[in-house]
Amino acid sequence: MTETTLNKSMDELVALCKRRGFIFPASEIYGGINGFWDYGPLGTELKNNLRDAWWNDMVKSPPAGPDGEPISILGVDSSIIQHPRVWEASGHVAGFNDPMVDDMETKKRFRADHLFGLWICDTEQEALATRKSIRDVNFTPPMRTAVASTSGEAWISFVSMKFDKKRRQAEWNEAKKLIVFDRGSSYGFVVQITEQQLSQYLSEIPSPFSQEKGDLTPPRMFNLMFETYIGAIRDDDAKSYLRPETAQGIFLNYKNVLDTMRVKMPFGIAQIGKAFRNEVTPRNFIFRSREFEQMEIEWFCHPDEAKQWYDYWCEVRKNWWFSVGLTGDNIQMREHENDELAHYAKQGCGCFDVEYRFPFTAPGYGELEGVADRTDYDLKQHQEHSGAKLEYFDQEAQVKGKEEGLDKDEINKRSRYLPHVIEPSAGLSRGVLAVLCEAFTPTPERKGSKFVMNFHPRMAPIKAAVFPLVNKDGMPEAGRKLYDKLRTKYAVQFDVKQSIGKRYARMDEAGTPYCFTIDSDTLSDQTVTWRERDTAEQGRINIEQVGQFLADKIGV
RNA sequence: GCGGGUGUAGCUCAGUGGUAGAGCGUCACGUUGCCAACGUGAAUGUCGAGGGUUCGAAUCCCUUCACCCGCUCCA
Repeated sequence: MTETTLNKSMDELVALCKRRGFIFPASEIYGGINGFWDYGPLGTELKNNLRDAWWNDMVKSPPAGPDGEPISILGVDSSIIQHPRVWEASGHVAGFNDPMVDDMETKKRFRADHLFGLWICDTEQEALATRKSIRDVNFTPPMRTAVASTSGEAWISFVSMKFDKKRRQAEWNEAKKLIVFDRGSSYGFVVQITEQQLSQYLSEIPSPFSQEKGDLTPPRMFNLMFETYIGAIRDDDAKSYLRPETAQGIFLNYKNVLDTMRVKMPFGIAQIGKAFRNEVTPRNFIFRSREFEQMEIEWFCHPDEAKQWYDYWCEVRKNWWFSVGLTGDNIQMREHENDELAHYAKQGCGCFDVEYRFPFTAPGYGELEGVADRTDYDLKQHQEHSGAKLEYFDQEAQVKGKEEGLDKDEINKRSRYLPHVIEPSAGLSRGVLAVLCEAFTPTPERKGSKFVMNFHPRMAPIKAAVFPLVNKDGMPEAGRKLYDKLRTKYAVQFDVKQSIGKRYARMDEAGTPYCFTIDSDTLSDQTVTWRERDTAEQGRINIEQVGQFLADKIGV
């Protein structure tokens, strides 16, 4: 498919979502608000279906563990606003505060810490000596010396962008070659330009893009966390944040759950809820919005078992997405390379993305879920920042160790530890989008509907519709009876108005898997027509069997 | 945050300075005999918003907001 047709189908999907009440722009009557979306009646049902499927399959009835034994996952629902120090401990206050620099001439933007420069010295000896005292590129040199020691050629700057790993590595390798270079009468080496230096020597530093001095803006903060103030007085002491992820709410309650729920390692804590990120550029419908919903499990286990559980969760989570209707080629698993790992995952066994081929990413893929090994990073951080003891004590392991005659250190190592955490973190909002994209099927061959939403029956917002063929001769009454019966168990619609074709077409766009039509035969022989959404096929069954028919077909 | 595009009825769009339009959809009534049927009628417009030019602005100018595309960003 060409790019234009893909974009077009995305536009058509967005239009259908609005037309059929799945998703609306937030605050639409005020002109909309960038990065926020509202779910309409069908969208809410769809999202709830996906959410409930996850909760059921992960918390109420999770799959067996790798050894075939049942596993234990408990749910929590934590507060959106937590103590501000939580986000210092988690690394979000630092990590979500990236100073950015713009080239005013070429309009390029890059992270301030990706700017490198050359440190100039008068003699080779001085260059070598200074370099020796610098342990890494993050060293902050005394700038006055550097500028004073040059003859008008203070900086040559270039950037290396994080998004292009290969290019960054290549540039850095190139930079290393220059580590001590001879430039006529001066010598120098490569150094990372710090934010302070950049601010201080802004007019001296040429832009890596325009190559001209004075084109760079001062570094500016782009804080991705939404700030708010607790209480009526808006000063720094009252500042807090809307959570940028639900995970921390789980770590904060890890000890409470452990102390109250009689669980043993390994076990999981799950949470579904909203998170907020002040994205620079919200884009692609609900794919990147500023308010979104996550479904997260933090799986706590002994450090030695982390790899085994990591593999387990990668497998379980991949399969789960298939079970809600996403199919083969559209799902892709991708292991992160080392230098794109998040700060908490560096020491662990990695991070694995479940990705979906959205129309706007095709032929590439976009992230649906990440399974990450967070090691003991979070618990350690909270232990340090809060002073609370978060170690786990395993009495069984202690007893067993004594029986086996192990030495004290070994027993301690096995029975007293800070657990490692495997985190399957899924986007509910992105899941909804993937389910919508997957279901969206243009049907030019059909006489009726232009589009069919062929949702997995488990996801369908409306499970069935009951239609009297015409609005007379006792058909509405018979239909009404069937409708009243079905609606006690399923989300069902009843419609008597307009032509039967139009009603079928509407249900196709809403993604309703089955319609049941009452006709004149119903009144004499008690049978109704069933009509299947994906094939438009029809058949007849006894009206008494409709409930069972539905149960069999949609598997609920 | 930058550049390009778009914004008129629920949807798709026409309308280049002079009465606000069409198709589809929606609703009502009639009709109906299985795939957006037909007839009659109706409702629905801050022309994205604000300001300016003009006797007069959907139309020209400025500002702004939202959406789409490309950059950029997304620990």
